[in-house]
Amino acid sequence: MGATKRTKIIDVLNASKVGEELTVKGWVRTFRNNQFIAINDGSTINNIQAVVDFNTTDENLLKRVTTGACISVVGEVVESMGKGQSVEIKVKSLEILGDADADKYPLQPKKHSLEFLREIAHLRVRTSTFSAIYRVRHAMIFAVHKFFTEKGFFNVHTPIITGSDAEGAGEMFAVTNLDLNNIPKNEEGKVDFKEDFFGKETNLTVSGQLEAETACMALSEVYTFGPTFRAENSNTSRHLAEFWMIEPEMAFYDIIDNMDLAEEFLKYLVTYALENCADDLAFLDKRSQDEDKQKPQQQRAEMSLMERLKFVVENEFVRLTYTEAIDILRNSNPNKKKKFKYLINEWGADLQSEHERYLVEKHFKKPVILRDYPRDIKAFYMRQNEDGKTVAAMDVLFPGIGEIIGGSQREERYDNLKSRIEEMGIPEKDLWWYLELRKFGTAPHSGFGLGFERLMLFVTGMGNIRDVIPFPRTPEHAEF
RNA sequence: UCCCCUUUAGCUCAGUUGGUUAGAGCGGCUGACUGUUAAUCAGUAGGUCCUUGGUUCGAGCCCAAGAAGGGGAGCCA
Repeated sequence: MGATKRTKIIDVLNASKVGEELTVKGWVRTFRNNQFIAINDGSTINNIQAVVDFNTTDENLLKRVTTGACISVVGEVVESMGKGQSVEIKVKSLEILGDADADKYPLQPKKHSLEFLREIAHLRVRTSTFSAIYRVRHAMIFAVHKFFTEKGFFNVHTPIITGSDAEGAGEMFAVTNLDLNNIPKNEEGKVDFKEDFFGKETNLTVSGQLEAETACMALSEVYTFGPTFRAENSNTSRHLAEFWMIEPEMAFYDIIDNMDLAEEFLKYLVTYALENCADDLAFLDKRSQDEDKQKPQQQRAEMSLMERLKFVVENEFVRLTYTEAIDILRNSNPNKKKKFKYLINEWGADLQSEHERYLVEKHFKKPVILRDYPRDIKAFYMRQNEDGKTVAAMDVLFPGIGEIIGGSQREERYDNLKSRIEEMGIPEKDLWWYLELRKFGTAPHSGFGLGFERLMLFVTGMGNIRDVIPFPRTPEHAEF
């Protein structure tokens, strides 16, 4: 058909000149009045309006211009006579690249429920909401690498299949190529993993941290950004069985340096989104506000999405210790009036999400970083503090999301680490290499984990983690 | 895994105290109109009322079990 190369819609809208002839390809969002085709190619949330002359165009061709169809148009850029757009394309020729049977295509030019769209995850990216989320997701992936690169960190690919059963971050998915209908057994009657592909029991990783620490002991500042798997039977809007996690690990950082980096990192990412995803965020902001209007007054957000994003960038995160938090919670109204499901009575209790939400959403009304948690409720690798009761752990708590980052200063002292491993009954044989890091040239170091989809929840204002990853994996759900 | 809620047309939802032929908007189809903005107007088709069993003269509605979806909790990122 036309002589010109395809022009992306974002470039037509931002950089084309009136009078220019060009080719646009994309998917029909809606076809109005038998002459106005709204085309979207995903390069921007905005559509280009292509205007056909129905008097001179084949009627049978026009009938195939249906919502969802893929088309190619050649035409001239002209100033629009209508109000909704400044330029449009006056069509000279129109070609259907792919029909979409209007009787069967499930998407209509109207609002669909997120639940319905989850059932058609292969098509939902064709909606404004999901294409915006995909674009913001890309921007955040890029910003993560940009941030760490600018700070001199090195990206490390840690293994996805792990032979260590000691990561201690939850239930794991087994990896095997044994014949599950005929499992080899050893003398004790248990599965004989010597027969398995790796000659030992293996799982999908639940964290790249331990391996990242090895790189940290040579490259000083590293980070991982990879898929992570948890076989927990979690059915919440904040959990996935397969998600992406960012785990920086820094030599010579103490817990305070660690918190400084976490705060700087989050602010960098949100700033990047504000500066680079303005159109998509404006749409998502409006979407959230429309959704909020359906809710009763009490459940509505106090701030809009844009206000929340700016708020995080502009305000210092509140920092306090676990012990200080317990004092605040113990004397809080909901605790005194027994409104908490789990009342805070004494030091040592694990904080429930209702407590974290109280601190973040009611008491401080700001992101909060808690540190120095009781050692008994935290992982074996966290550095033991001088008081003998706490470890140098830190959690960054965000409004609406809860824990977005969890991290710690790592225990770098061989004897302390070894005794902690023994106390907690963790199989030491799997951790020999981890312990050797402390034997040979150990160094103080710290790190944290950021759940990428939790960040996405915050940046997009979406309420369910299944809507910020293209193909969510949750219990009973691995379609697509 | 636990608690609560929901399930009626392709989508979003009404459906009275158990009563005869189950409705609306959007979408689809047919036509009209032709500078529209989720176009508009007219007409029209479209139903396993989630499933199974029960109560009843009679069940979309009541009861029981199950399934699916959502919200909250736990676990965590």
